[in-house]
Amino acid sequence: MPLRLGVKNNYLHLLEACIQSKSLTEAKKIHQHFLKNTSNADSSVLHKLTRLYLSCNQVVLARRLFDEIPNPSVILWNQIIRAYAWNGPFDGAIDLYYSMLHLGVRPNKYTYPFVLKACSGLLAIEDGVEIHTHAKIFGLESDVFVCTALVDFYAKCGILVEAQRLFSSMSHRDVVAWNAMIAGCSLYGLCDDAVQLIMQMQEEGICPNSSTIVGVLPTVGEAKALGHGKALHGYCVRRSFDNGVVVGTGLLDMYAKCQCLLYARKIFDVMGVRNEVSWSAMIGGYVTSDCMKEALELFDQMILKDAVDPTPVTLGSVLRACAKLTDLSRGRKLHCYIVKLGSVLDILLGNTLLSMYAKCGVIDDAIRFFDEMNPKDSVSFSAIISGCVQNGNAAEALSIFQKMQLSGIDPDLTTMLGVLPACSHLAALQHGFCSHGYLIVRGFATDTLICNALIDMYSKCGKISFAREVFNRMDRRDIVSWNAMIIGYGIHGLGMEALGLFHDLLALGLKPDDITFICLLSSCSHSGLVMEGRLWFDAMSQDFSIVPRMEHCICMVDILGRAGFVDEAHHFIRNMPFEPDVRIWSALLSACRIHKNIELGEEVSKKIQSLGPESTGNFVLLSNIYSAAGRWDDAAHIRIAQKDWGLKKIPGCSWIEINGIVHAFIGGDQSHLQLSQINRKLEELLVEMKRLGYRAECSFVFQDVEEEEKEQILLYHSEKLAIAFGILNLKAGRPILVTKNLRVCGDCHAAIKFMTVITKREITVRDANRFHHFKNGTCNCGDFW
DNA sequence: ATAGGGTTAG
Repeated sequence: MPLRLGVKNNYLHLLEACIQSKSLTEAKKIHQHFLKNTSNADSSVLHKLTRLYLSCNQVVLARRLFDEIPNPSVILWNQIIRAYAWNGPFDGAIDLYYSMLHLGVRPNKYTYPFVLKACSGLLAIEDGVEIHTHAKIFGLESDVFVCTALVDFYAKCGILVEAQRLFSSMSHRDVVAWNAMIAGCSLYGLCDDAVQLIMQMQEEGICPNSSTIVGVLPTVGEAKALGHGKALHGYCVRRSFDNGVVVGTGLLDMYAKCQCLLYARKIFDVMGVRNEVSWSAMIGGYVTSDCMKEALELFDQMILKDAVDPTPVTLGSVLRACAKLTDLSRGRKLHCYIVKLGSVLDILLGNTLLSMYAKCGVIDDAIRFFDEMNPKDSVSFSAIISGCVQNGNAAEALSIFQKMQLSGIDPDLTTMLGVLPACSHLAALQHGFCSHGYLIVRGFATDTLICNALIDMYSKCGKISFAREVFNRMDRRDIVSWNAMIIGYGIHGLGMEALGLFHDLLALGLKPDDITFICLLSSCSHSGLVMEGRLWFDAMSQDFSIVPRMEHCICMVDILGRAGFVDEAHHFIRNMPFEPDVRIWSALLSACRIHKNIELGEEVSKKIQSLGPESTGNFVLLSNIYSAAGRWDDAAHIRIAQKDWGLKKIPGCSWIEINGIVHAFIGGDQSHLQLSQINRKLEELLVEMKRLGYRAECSFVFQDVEEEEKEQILLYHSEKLAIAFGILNLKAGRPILVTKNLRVCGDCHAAIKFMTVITKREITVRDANRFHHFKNGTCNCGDFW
């Protein structure tokens, strides 16, 4: 080094040169020399050295030096605050600002933009508002820089009224001020206001720049305001903004969000420069629009061409594609790839992975991954809770929900959209009530999606009138609300109410969708409304241009079959424009059982076996048909055939919620704490029932045992256990609600009627299909189920 | 400029 080190001015010159060239190694060298050769730290050298570290983005080193400087200048304070405001941590900037005040250093107009940027980064509204009052006191509020920073702060924090007030108060508004206001509107979804502001600024002679456009494009996309989007695109072309990668990506994303994937792709293809954001936006656009093939192809291209490295955003989009395709093996490969890349497994990507596992049906892997996630947030909990419900484990979902409450993470709206279906599944009314209360407290109870889930919850928990109350009080219903309410009436056997609601829907000029008709037809079938079913099935395609799907046909076969038009149902199946599947044959088989049509039952059963009988339900149906006809050998053969198929019988399980605790019973289960009381109660009931004329339906028992033993087996069916438990634990006269995973057994159906007479209680059983409301010795299903 | 969890259907 040619300079005579140790001389202060030489250091200063050298440092200034380094600041220009941003050379960190030089900086460190000089710093070392300086430490060695000077005993007393000179403030101006320390100032320059700090600035040098800042210019090299060495915030930690700069801070260490800064803290040694006895009286740093305002400029240096501003620079170090600026460094924290740009690179974080944001609270570092705010802390520095406060210590500056504390030391009696007066902030200037350059201080405020930096510290306010930190406040908006943290959404630290209270700090920002206080800092605003300081700026006022120092007479800086009317400064263009400061005021623009304040507008930006309030806009980013969503306090648009205050942003607007300050913005209006400004005498000179440059393009930056306008952009702050516009970006604020954009951030909070006020697309029209943002576009309006762009017009207004031009009227005032301020020309929108590329930041203006970039700031407004996200909200245009979100609002799917394609017209605005095209106008903005035109403006970009005229001003040649569209060559830039940021504007190009913004436009691409806007078109993708407006479902104009061809336009988006066109822009992507002609972009001169593409970065990882452009690729991610394009891939994400495909995934959101259900174009998985294109998304995966583009991702492969990105990897093969080695164009840019995949980011967590890219990987997240591809994982979502795997989830939608339930392509588990690709999902697992990606997981490995992410680990191998050493890519940041941030919480967003972790949640996407978790959800991918849940949606691909490997809930155990999802739970394992969830357990190991650290930290977890409300999204992680929501994902695993709804994952459990989707995979048929509502009890686990509620137990994780309890853990969530203990963990101190507040459930949000989406969490509750997973919790409510869990309550529905379990018919856990107490949990449902609590959830509803929580939703009211949090102000979520008016949300349409939440109300839809509440309607479903109340109707599946047996409280159809509460469901209707929620429906009535909604201020914005969508088609899902109507569908949920219609099927709610349906499963309660209230077919006329379902039809009435459907007519209300039409009278309001709303358009039913394909699911509305499934709900409606299913309601008709539960209530034996054959004529109405036929009418609306035909009207569906003729008047509403909805092509019947298999699901609609299943409902139709159900309607015809239950009502005794078994041959017509068979004819209906043969005339369908597509190949019948197992589910529709099962519906017919069920009709054969009700109407004891053995011949057709056998034929249908053969069809089912040739297709591969997905579930044991069909074997049970056929063997029921045989046993009802006294053909025990044939019934036995069916059970053997079932074993040959390797199908195990799903155990019947019933449960009842008492004081918020769900008690589950499996047929013949002898493990419950109150077992002896339950048994005594059942024996007691049996005596009374027999006195009233009950005879055990022994044809439902397939074991080769004595009649008396059959009676005992039937007595310990899960639904009877749960009811006895309810009688023991609920006050006299209180109604009982029991839920069963399969269809209620015929013997139990008969027995429960007697029980309502003996106990003078209403007993409701929700089975896999519908509600059975037992009262005074009858069931509202009319014995057809 | 890109990103995670979600309601209805036998």
